[in-house]
Amino acid sequence: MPELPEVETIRRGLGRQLPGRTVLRVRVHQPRLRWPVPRRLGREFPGQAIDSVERRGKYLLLRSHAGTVIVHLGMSGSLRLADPQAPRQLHDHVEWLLDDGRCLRLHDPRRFGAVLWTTGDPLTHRLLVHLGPEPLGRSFNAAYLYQRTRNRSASIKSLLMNSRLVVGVGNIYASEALFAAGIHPARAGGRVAHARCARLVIAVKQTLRRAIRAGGTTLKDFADSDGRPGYFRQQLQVYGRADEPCMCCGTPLSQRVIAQRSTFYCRRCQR
DNA sequence: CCCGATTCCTGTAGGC
DNA sequence: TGCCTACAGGAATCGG
Repeated sequence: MPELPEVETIRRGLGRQLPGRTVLRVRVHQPRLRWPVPRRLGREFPGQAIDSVERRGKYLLLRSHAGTVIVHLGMSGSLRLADPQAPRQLHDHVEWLLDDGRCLRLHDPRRFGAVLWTTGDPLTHRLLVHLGPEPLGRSFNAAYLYQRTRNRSASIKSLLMNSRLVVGVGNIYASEALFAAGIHPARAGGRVAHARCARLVIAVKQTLRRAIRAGGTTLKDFADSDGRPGYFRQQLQVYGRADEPCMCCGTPLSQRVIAQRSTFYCRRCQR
């Protein structure tokens, strides 16, 4: 489900609500997520005040003095602040009871998400240590993208979605950014010239910034930490629009599987 | 190292 | 209505 704009939307919501709150108790109803929820979380996190809510790629970090909770939402995960009295829904797997009488709940039907606990520097955790630059940061620039794509035969789309190259760009925003840059998603990374890398970097940043401003994309069930949907769906140019006219030239948009995922593009505007 | 395919899991939409 | 298949916002892992 969530790509960087959706995770960032949740981070902003939680960042307004959680810092300063103390976790009274962690309840794990289903520990079998992408990886088992560590038992230490329930022993070591309660009693801690949450210092900050940060994001690295699509990972959320709830930092406390004793350690950091690392949350990944996978394909179908969401985090909601709720009244603990409200009945738990099917697939509400983990809940954190807070000292203000509310609770944070992780809902994740497909269980591709993860909840981990680390007492060290979370950025050196094995899942985070090899992550590429943040797409909205300065180090994600034309020179970097050009250098990293040289001699690569994989499609530019798969490289954009490779978190070792750049984090946070998933299946929706890869299609959107490639359309905005006029680059065919199946083009080999090594065949994207420098000027096009520059355009692509700008397109990625602009697409993600606009999506964040709209509160993310709700295709089916994405909601922020207060349960509100995102509105970027109305601004999608190609994703989910197979056979509909290109916003730019009117040609019916194409859909095909690239990098094992449904990909949407305009065969006339993207080369 | 790089690449593409497979895998984890549940819900839902569409065809018959 | 029911049954079956395909597909869905991610990404680690494996075999070549």
